[in-house]
Amino acid sequence: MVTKQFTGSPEDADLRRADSLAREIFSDVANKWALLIIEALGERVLRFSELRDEVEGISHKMLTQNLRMLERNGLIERTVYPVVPPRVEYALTGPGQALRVTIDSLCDWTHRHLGHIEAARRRTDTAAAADSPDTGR
Amino acid sequence: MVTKQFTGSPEDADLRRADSLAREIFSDVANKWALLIIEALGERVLRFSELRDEVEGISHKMLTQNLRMLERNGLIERTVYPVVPPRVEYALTGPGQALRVTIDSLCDWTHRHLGHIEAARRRTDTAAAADSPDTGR
DNA sequence: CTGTATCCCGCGAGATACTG
DNA sequence: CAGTATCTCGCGGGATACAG
Repeated sequence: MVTKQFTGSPEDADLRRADSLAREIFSDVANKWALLIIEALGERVLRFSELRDEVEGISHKMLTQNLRMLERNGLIERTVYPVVPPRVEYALTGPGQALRVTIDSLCDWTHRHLGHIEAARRRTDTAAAADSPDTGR
Repeated sequence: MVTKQFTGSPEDADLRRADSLAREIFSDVANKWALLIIEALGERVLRFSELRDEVEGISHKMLTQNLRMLERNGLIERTVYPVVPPRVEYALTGPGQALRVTIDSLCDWTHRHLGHIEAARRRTDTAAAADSPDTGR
């Protein structure tokens, strides 16, 4: 992730700050739930409850938590319609759309390499099984 | 992430299996440490200790744990040189290299949007500060 | 140097209950 | 429906010690 050598010169302060910010953002974004939420919103604008259904296995808490985080970082936009019952919609912002593109490529990668990975797993798993003393009856 | 409608027909069993495998892989790969390790190995082949230095802030335990996981999934290759003291090198495999490309684009995205994100944060952070009763003095 | 095994604490995260 | 607030528990993950 573009590691730099800091020499101690004055303008390095800015670089160091940007670098730590970048790491922070990376930590925020590089997590399963955040990525899956962005991916889901890529299809279309979604309401809270739709997101909960769309993002398989996410809990109420993790969903709100990640939505707040993504909003804070300006990746999604939250729109509240003053009706009853409340209606809240989440949409990707520009940067959010851009991020979505790279997530798409990550998904592509996953599907393209399913076979290779499954094979690799079988290999190492059976090798490991061979090591440990036979537990089969 | 390419969600499908399952109808219950026989060949759906395979699709469902592939889908759950894809989610599993996604969960493995979409985590901070795994991504940072892959990214580090993109530059060049690295030894264990080099990786520990390269991947800022990772603990001994998390490093080995993720290395095992990545090896099991066939994304990295582990080479042991029978010398003393031991020398072990980790390298990206083909799929690992491919993954690295998409991670690069994620890093690019991060750096391209640093400004936007920082601004968004300032906005929501100051807004939040305005809400809570003034704690100053 | 590389790697496994323990111990143990803190926090991630689910479940639940309650407001608007 | 959307969201916040608690409580609680399990386990993620750091520190440490030890082995090859």
